[in-house]
Amino acid sequence: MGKRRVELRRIEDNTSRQVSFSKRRSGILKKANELAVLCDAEVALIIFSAKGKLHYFASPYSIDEIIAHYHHFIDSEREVNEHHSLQGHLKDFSYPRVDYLILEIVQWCLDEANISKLGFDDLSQLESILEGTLAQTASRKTHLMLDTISKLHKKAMALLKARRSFGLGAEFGDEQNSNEGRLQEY
Amino acid sequence: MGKRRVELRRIEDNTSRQVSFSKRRSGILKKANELAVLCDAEVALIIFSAKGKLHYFASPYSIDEIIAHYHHFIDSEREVNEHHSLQGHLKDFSYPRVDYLILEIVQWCLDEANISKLGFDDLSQLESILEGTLAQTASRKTHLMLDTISKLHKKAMALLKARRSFGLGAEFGDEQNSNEGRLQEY
DNA sequence: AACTATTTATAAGA
DNA sequence: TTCTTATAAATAGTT
Repeated sequence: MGKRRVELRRIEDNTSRQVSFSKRRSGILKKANELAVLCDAEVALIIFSAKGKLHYFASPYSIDEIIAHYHHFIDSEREVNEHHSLQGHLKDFSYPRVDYLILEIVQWCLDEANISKLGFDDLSQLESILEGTLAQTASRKTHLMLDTISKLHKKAMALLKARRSFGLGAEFGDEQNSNEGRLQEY
Repeated sequence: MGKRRVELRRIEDNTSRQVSFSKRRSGILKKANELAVLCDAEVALIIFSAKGKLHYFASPYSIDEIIAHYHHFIDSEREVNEHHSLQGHLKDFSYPRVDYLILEIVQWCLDEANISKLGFDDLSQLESILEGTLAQTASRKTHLMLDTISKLHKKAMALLKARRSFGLGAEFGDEQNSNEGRLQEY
């Protein structure tokens, strides 16, 4: 609704984009209010400008109340819910081989450049996440080792039993050792 | 924008109200998308009709992510306004708009379900990444604190100088001590 | 921040 | 509902 028709894509000129944002922001906030009042609807609108400034509107309840209503509603009919969360997207996108990407993604996220953007509280939160994970990795490694040892033991026992029944107990050491070598690479 | 000018109040006729709701709903959803795309903004819009049916829009992130951003923003704004503790001062040095997605992504990556998919070597590599990051976060936190303390010190010095030049040196101890007391909480 | 020329949205009617 | 149409509103480009 201006002098020219405008294509639906990011306005490249920085100034125009900001001016448009300002005009359209007040436009849509007005629309949101009209919708709520005229049509007796419950409306919450949250806008962050490209620079990260927050603008919002809510009626006839507070944003938090409407968010709560939203969550309640979603929860009670959640089936496809996952598709709208980050978790959902990441899973959809990388389910078949997430494992190979995890390390890369984590490494990227934990890059110094990213860390230096975090404030005190975020750093604290991050620390607690990392500490929790370290505990997990330690326990997981232990688990893997115990698992390996137990499998080896079973294998050894089976082998021993088999060889005994063939009367070949003397050659026992071989296969066990080669397996141990591989397993430890795990 | 219809054949008649419309007053900003609930439309009494039931049918008109529903028809209006339907038209205005699609209108505002379109506007929300235009705002997000044209102006590179982050937009979340939640609408419940009078009958309780949910409609929503979000771009370029999911509703939940934008709500998280909103909460994060609101929280840090609130805390920034509390200039009564060192923590309050530290907020000054935190970026007001943290990359709120980083923490979410890391958290997801480091989820137990993902960790349990990793093998021994990957776990070891992950551990070393995490340990490295923990060292970074610690150093970054120290940096933020030292920075704050140095700023407070300058403030105190300036205050001291100002008071002395007014011949009010006797009252000085007050503010300096109270600041130091708070600093030691950390 | 104002001013238009236009496009867009939409209230009413079919 | 959906379409049509008359008109109000929003807004892109300009000053």
